[in-house]
Amino acid sequence: MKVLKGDCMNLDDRKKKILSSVVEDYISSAEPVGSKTLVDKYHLEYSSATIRNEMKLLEEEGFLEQPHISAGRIPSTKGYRYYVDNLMKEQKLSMVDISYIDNSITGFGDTEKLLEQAADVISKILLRPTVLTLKQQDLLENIKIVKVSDKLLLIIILSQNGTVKDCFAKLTDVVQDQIIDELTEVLNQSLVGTPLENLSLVLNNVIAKELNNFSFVLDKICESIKYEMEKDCKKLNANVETILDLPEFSDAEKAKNFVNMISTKEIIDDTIEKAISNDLGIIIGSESKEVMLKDCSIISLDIQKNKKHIGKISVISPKRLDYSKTISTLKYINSKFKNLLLNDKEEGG
Amino acid sequence: MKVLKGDCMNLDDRKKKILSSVVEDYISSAEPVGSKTLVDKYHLEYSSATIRNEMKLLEEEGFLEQPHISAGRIPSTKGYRYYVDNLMKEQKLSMVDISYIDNSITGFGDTEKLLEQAADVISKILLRPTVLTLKQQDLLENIKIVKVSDKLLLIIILSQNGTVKDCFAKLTDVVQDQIIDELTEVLNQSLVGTPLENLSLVLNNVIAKELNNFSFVLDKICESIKYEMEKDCKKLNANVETILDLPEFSDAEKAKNFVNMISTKEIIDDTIEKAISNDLGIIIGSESKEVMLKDCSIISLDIQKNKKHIGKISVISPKRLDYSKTISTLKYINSKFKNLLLNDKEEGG
DNA sequence: GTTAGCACTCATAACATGAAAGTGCTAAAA
DNA sequence: TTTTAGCACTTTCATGTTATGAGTGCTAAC
Repeated sequence: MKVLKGDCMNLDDRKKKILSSVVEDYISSAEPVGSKTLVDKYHLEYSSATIRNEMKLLEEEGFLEQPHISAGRIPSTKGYRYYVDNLMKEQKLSMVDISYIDNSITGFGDTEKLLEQAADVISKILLRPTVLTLKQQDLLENIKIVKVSDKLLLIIILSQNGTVKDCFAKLTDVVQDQIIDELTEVLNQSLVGTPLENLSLVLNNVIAKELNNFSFVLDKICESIKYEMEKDCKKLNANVETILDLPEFSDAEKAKNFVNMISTKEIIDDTIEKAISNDLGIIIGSESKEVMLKDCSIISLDIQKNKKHIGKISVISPKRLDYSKTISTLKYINSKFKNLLLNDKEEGG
Repeated sequence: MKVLKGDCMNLDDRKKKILSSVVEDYISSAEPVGSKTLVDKYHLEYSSATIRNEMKLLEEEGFLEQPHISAGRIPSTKGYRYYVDNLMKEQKLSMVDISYIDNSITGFGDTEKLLEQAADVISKILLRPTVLTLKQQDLLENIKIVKVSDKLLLIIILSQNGTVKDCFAKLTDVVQDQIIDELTEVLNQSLVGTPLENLSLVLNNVIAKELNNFSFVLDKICESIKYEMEKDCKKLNANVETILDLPEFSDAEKAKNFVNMISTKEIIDDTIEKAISNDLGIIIGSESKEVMLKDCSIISLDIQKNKKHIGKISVISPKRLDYSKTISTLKYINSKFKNLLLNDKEEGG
């Protein structure tokens, strides 16, 4: 981004009013905004000629762009940024949205389900796809083994972040209840506090060292856990199809490119990683180094539990999006999570 | 569908060859197939004029259609049906596909996860969206309650079909291990064999009748289970975005309509319900009464466990799809499930 | 400093044109 | 009788042309 002469970030009231109107009109209409539109729709008390002059200056200073010489103006990345930082009024969520969120995010599931629900809800309210990035550094809280039938065990892995994973182990021989109880105890003694991604490694050591006599059960359990842990649970795209409603993607080819792009781990992961500052991160267009994102914005919410961050929910959209509503929605979700996740372990420390 | 004169379903060899070539060429090219193309590409030993005559007859008998007078032919619903029933050669899956399936469907998760994996894998191999319909009539196998911390319980609900659901109950007071054990026993005694959808109803009765003294715990558990059971777990669209690659949806508006359509429960549910006969159901275009599906085909696989059917995986596509590969893939998946699901309870009876 | 007025630019839509693809039909060939 | 070569015909698609309209920048007057 180029830095312009010092005064450029200090717009006078009229310029602010015009910039703000252009941004808001373009956000809702997706059409370049002309001087006449501004006078008619936004009742600015200047003539269209004056506004044209001002818009020309705003363009020279980099806040607005013109798709072609005889078109109206659209906000540039810098324009959006100025709007978000200085002009935008925080929006109250409608009762409809609030009640939809409240009814959808209930807190009965585990943390991962909760985050998935939230990603889905956000996507439905904002009509944009969301990406859920789970923090993988999570420690084992507890392992339970449930005997479903003589040869089938259900293994439940509870993490300190509150995620529950379960998988089956199919045995070749019948196993007695007592063995399972013992095994559970030994496993918990050896494994509690282990990072989940090391679980199968440490398990191997445990088997080798002290649990040789249980190996016919343990091998199967180990195999199951290993598989479950290696599964790629880092990302999830919710409601990609929402983009089909946007005029930006009236061409299916563009829609396809967008979908491919947001499915490319590296692009999104890298960008989101850098996005966060103080719960909420906003990256607009070319502020991201990634060229493929130059026309997109990413608004990311960092979700914390016990002061450790456990995941991020990111809204991915063309630059043209309702920043105000997006931010309000994410903030509301965040406040909800603060309540939902805190209560889990008040007593735990 | 109109029924034509008796002999029409008995095509001579040349007509079969031509029909088959038209279908296969159109499936792979998505362009109307002309007589010259057939001669050049498929080395039919007749001149283009002969083939034109035959195609005209095939059209009169309803097997082919012509988008406009100077275009090539495309298969009609009846043409596809004849192809599927009489002409199509069963395709062997490629090693790549087989190994992808084998590596993706492992059997470590519960039945629901397994079905989700399968729906996803099928969608990725066939490049079409899939819909998973879970049979909701499922009986309780077992409930386990795990104490996560003094005031937080994890409830694990195991169904006879092999699905695991878990949810948390947050208590207002500390609860002792012994109470949980007792409670678990009582709950299992009262609830095993209950249809999952009645669970909260029966739970209410249990509370009312005999478990008044546990109510401070049980109320919370009940609330959690109720929520978990009422959640709509009937359907899931995997990889809707795959349709963006199809020329049928080069117009984003059409893509949007398709996505909306397959998100409409009633349309899909009703159609799929009727689709199955003997594991595999194939509904082509206007064979479905639903007008919105007139250009789509649905290939449905019925998945069984212990001779009860537990869910369906359905491929939804424009009529133009590789029926042979689709059917081979679904059959292979089915054979895999036969193994995976049988072993679960060999001993259960 | 503001605004009316006007010439100018460019996108878009409507229409015309020509080439390409593919047909159906006829008459000759097998 | 069946097959095929040849040709007139139809329609789509891409291209080119033109007219319209939205919106601008600039100038001169207020």
